[in-house]
Amino acid sequence: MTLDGILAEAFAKAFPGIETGGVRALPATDPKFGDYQCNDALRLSKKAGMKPREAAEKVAAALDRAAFSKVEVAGPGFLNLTVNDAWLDGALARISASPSLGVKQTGAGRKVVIDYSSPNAAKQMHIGHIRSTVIGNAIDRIYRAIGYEVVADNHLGDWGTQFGILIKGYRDCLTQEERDRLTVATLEKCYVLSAAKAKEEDGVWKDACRAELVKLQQGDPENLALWRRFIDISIGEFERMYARLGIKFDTYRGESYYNAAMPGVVERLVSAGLAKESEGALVVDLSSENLGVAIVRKSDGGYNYTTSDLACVESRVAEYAPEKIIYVTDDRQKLHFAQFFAICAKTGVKTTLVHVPFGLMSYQGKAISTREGNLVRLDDLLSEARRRAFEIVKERGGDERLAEEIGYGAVKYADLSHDPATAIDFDWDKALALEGNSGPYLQYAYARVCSLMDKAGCDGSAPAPFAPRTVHERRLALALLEFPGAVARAAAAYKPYVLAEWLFQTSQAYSAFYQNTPVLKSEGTTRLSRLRLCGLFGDMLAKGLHMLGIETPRRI
RNA sequence: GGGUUUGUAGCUCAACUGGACAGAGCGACGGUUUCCUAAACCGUAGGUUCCGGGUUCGAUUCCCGGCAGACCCA
Repeated sequence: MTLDGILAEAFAKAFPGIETGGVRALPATDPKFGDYQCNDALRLSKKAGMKPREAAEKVAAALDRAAFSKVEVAGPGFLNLTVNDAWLDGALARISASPSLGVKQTGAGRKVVIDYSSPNAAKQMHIGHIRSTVIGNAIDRIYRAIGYEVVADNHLGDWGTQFGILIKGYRDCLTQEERDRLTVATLEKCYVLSAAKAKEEDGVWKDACRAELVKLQQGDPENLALWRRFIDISIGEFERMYARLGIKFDTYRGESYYNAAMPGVVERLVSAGLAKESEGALVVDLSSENLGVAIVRKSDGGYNYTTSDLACVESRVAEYAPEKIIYVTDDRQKLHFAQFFAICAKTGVKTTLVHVPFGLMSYQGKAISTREGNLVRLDDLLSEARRRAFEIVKERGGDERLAEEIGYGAVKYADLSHDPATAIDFDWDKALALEGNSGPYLQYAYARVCSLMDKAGCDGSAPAPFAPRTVHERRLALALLEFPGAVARAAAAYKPYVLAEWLFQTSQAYSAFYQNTPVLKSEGTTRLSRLRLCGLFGDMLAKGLHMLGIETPRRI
């Protein structure tokens, strides 16, 4: 039985008839307290009408001691638990025998759509795109790991006024050669030139841009073909980035995919009495929910994000019937999503909608933009990451491929290793850290395990019983048992950093163990059981890193 | 002006949603390679958890009022 189960029984016996609301054994905050602690007697003492300490004593008395070598009540009413060898050995054997290494397959037979990365077409990806891309992909991988069927959709910004500017610019700002060998970089330049001319006093250029846009919207074949070409070139370039990052989307459905459905969406909002005219626009009044009003059709008859997101959600529900749709975007869009979700609640959309916001990335203290001239291209960041990693890797005979695995791992880990709620200012040295709490630290720990296994001539699954007996072995063993919980918490909260933190702490426990405990030089069953512990750690580390999208080279 | 959000070591961040003496990494200082990969390990220094109240056995966490930054909406 699990420790939580044993505790639940003891609480039921000690406080019959009292709703406990789930009692848990948490890892002890300090090893001197034991292996686990339970704080729930404190929480429930009031309900039971007794002093906290007394309540804890009562639970301790009711506790089945078979799993423990020591149980004590401490402080105001903490229950400190030390598990015995038999329990620990058995728990390790069970988790190791599970194909998922104990990770609960709570998503089996269920489906989610995850919407992430979503760059604007005709622009190069820059460091500001890292967060949605990397965090979204980690959530994607974690959900797959807990058994969900995931549809990863890239909701490209592929429609809007910028295409009028682009088409005009393409025709009149580019050389024939540039038009023939069109790249995203060229498109970006073309946009900047054309947009600048659109600001001229006489307004001639601006009107021409608008005319091109109208033609595009009305389905003019030439403009439509140009637009299609811009999109294809953009996706080609994005996929080059995603390939570098090991990311694969199931679909690339941009805003344009939902164009045809938007009038219907608005009609239904009107006939349901949700949308009303206001100053020429159609709006949904959400002021009773303190969310202001959401425009669903502008006064010029155009649609906006809210409309296209509503069309998008309808389409996804109809096609996939997902349990949830998860949107990973920066937190400037919080209000937009709150409004959009509120409208979905009113129209009875049959899925759970989740917004996973993160703080915007700035660079040198300023918002990232072409105008500020502080735009660091993602391509350049990755190349710099590879270059820095190669400087170190080459001393040990590593190649470019290894430098990529390490450099890109460092970039990803830098963003995945902490709660993304706060805005961050991009810093080369922080993004590319190779030591301490970093991607390479974890990869290094993995390479050392692999090396150990190779030298031992076994893969760690040799049928030797687990028997962690030294302090360092025990600490590592206890940390390993927390793997499934870390994955579950990361998934439930949409926070990959919870998993990243487990990986780091567990790797620290491994490093300390490795430094102080001979493995290959130990003998007999001790050697075998230590190898098995190392093997389990290696398997979990690889699985966890995979969930974060970080490569696991066997040699560094 | 309204709203959201953040404030913890010099810097970057944790603290499992109210629990024990607030922990890691970087940086600083000192130590550990005849020994399984030193991208590692061990140790030292560093804190009024922005400020002031409140709630209770107990607050970095919850509530109220300020201050500061970031963003969103008029």
